[in-house]
Amino acid sequence: MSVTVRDIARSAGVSVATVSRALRDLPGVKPRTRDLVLQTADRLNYAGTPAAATLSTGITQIIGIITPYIPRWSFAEMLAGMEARVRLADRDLLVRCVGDPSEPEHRRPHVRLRGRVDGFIALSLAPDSLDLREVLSLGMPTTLIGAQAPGAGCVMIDDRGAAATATRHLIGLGHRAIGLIYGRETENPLALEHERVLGFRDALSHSGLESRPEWAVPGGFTVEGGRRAMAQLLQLPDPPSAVFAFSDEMALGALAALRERGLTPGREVSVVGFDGHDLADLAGLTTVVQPLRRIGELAAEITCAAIDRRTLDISAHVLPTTLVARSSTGPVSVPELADH
Amino acid sequence: MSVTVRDIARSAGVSVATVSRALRDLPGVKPRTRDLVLQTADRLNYAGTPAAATLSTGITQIIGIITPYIPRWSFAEMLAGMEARVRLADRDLLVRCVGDPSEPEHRRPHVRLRGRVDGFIALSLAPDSLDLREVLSLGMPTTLIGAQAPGAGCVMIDDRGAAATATRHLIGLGHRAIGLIYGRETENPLALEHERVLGFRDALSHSGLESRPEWAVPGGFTVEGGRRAMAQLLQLPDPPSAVFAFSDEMALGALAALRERGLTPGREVSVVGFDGHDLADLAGLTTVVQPLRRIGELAAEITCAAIDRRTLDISAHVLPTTLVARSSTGPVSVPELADH
DNA sequence: TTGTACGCGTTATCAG
DNA sequence: CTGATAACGCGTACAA
Repeated sequence: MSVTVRDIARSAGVSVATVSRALRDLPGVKPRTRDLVLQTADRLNYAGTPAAATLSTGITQIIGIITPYIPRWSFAEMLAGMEARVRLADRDLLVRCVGDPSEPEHRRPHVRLRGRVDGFIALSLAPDSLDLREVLSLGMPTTLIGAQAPGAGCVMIDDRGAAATATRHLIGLGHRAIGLIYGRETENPLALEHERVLGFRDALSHSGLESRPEWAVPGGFTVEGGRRAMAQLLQLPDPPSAVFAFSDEMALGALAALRERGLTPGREVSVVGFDGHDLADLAGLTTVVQPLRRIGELAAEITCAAIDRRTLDISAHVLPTTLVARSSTGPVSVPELADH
Repeated sequence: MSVTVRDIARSAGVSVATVSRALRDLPGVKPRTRDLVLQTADRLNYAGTPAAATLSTGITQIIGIITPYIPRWSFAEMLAGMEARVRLADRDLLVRCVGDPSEPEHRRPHVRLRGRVDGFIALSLAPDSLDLREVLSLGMPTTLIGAQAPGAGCVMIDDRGAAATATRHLIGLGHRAIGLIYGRETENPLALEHERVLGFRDALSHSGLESRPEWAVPGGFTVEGGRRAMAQLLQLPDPPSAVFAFSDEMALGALAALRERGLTPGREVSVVGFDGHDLADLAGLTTVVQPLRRIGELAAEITCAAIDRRTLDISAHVLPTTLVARSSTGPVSVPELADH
């Protein structure tokens, strides 16, 4: 079997309490004794049993990530930021996907996760979603990315403002018919993305423009979804001359749809995306850049701080975004689309 | 405090042993008793304490993912596959990044992870790397993706063959000067990617072509790294007319570098990538498509099976790849590059 | 500064 | 089919 604190205690001629204290660098241990213990532990190849410590203290040293979207570029970026940050605190990351529409039975992650983690980071969960409510109901330190809830830490961008900026950019180029490619069609449509929709409408109504319902289509946050969404928009009798997509992946898919029809992005139809994808530059995609790594790091930091009871003075952080204009957006050229 | 099996036992008028058996669907419990226990547990809102079960059984229901590259498209795809698969087995995923060059001190993940997980999936670790050796030294069920080791499960593609196919594609188009953009420069260069390098050389030597050392540059598996790598190649006195990149992200970066110099991919310089990125189509990138989701699922499945002692008959799976030719590769046009 | 002894919640063994 | 009880390995009051 594996070597325990008792083995170390016996071998070093001290008590298990002293071993425990020495191992965890607690005060009140004579340096000489500490060294002896550490050396003995090392000699015996002591590994420790996290489950025992957890059972005794209730601390797991694990932070749970809850998200509906794993294979998204923005998620990978944030995950990288989180991982780097929690590693500094000697913690680990547990990744759990929720809200998969293909999963018939709702497994209630909170039941399984309680006792497995010390806290949560929840991404892209709608503020009023069942998943989020269940996570929050656990009463554990939780940080939300892109949403707010009482008692939870929060890392956000100014979604409404950023969306308005993106839309104004299009309006400034002369576009008056502006479409929208949002994310998922859910029982509560646009819930999470509501702020962006508001910003979009802000900009439109400020310029006296209308937002037609048929100009807003879902893209599921995937490239293929964005492609289909754009195709759908182009089939309309009066398609928009510009489109704002809620993720760069969808925007890039939209560009593909344009090219397939021989249309040039930024000429016949302008497209602006959201995220700051590292391929946006290559594709000439105008986009709203958000600091994703930093968002992940910050969320991890806030969560760690909350777990350590060191509540940060600012629990709601709003990080800046930047609109980067590229060739996918340009002045409106012809009043109506080329063919048909 | 939280409700325990003892509470249920007391409330239901049975013993904790019976409660434990009923809760875990073990045989040897009268249906009536089982129902009583389950109802009572439900009524008391019993949650359970994973740490206690782990301490008692040694089972965590967690699988650890070890990788040096989190923010890579291929990793996200595989992770999605793994997550979906382990969820079916009611397990969770612990993600841990290793080999971060920016981290001075090697934290020895095996020390921290033992006792936290029931098994491992290791991605993109060089066969002879310290990280992999340490993971394997734990003697836990482990599945390797893209590498082989005695005693470990294995999911691979035919890297050598796929690389040869990609290279032959270029040769077939008339290219005789073919460059290589590989991943990371490490103490053991090309270790993980060795098979691909071999396939590359196979194809070259089969056609009597040479592989010049200065035509092979690292791109770090990032878009920006690929861009720089291509820029470096273009600065050579005699740059290659075609380039094979070990990831689509690097290949897409390479395309960007070409465009920046007014060169057209597939005309002056051909580029072929690796992965089957969902943006490859948009960019017209010729690439070797590998079934990443499936690789992730399979790795998770093998690991779960190994943990359950149900060793699968085939522990080493080789999945097929497909070369998809697009516009980024074309016949060699001019003997030397346009300008300079 | 160090040691003793108990508790953490569950599972497994063995007797009934 | 069910019940009592001993592990599991560590943390921590409390005592010394």
